[in-house]
Amino acid sequence: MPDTPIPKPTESELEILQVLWQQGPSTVRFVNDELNRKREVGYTTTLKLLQLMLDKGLVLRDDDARTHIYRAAVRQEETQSLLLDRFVEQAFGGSAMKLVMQALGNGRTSQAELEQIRNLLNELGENDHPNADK
Amino acid sequence: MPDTPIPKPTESELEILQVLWQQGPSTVRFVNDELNRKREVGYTTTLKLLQLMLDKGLVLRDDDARTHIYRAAVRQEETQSLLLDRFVEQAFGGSAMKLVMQALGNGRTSQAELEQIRNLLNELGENDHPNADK
DNA sequence: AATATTGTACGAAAAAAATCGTAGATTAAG
DNA sequence: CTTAATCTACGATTTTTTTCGTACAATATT
Repeated sequence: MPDTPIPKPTESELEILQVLWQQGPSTVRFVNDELNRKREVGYTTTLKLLQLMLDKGLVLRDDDARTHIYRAAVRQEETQSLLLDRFVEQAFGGSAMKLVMQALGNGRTSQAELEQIRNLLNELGENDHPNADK
Repeated sequence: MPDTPIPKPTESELEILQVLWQQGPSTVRFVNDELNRKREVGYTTTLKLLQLMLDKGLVLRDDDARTHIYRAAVRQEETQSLLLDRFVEQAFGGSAMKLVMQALGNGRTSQAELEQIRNLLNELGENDHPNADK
């Protein structure tokens, strides 16, 4: 297996990945505009970031046309999983449960969402597998 | 200064807070030893960090004795909550649910823990019935 | 008492991340 | 055609974070 040495994206890089994941393949201009909806970022800054991300293998690009098109090279779930692990470790001393409790506890999760989680819990519970899967 | 503009702790600072939260008020030496259980860190590095954290208001210290004693100045839950919000925003585009689903989904949470979460969900459900028949 | 150990203060270097400016090429507008 | 607008490349600067070296004071050891 070629393994997955996904380099950990920085915060800024993550912002960009977020755009690419949600909006699909985009031009630098578009990504930059999206970023600027939240905070001011210079065009060349975004460009540079994307270029660095290309080097790191975080994104791919189509440079057939003069205006290049970038797209995420890492899958969202994978990356989130990676970041989540680190975050749980760092901020919650490794306890995913404490994190979840806190995430659910701050009253920002809708009824429908809570329902979904309930369903997931049921699935997990029914399997009743003492041994860890996969 | 009246308010609590808790400055966001960096990763290293978080590591230290983790120690202080878990072990209680400690000397630089102790904190450093704890950190070194995971990775190599120089003594003065830890010292410096703690001093910076003191400036930022992240920790307090008792310097009556020659060997100072540091303790966390920010509460664990508060800080975790702060970090969690940012993390959810950054890595999960604001959806706490997606984060939770992922955290629970990768088979690292025990039955007992799942049970606790179930209980929390029940509480949350009862407090707030937007669509329940009553 | 002399020496070694342990501690703080603090400047500053090193490393990591983010930001920007400018040059030069290509395309669009006038 | 000429000018303006758009785009990439990329060096370089700025900012943030981490790490360390050194000076010097207090305490412990022999």
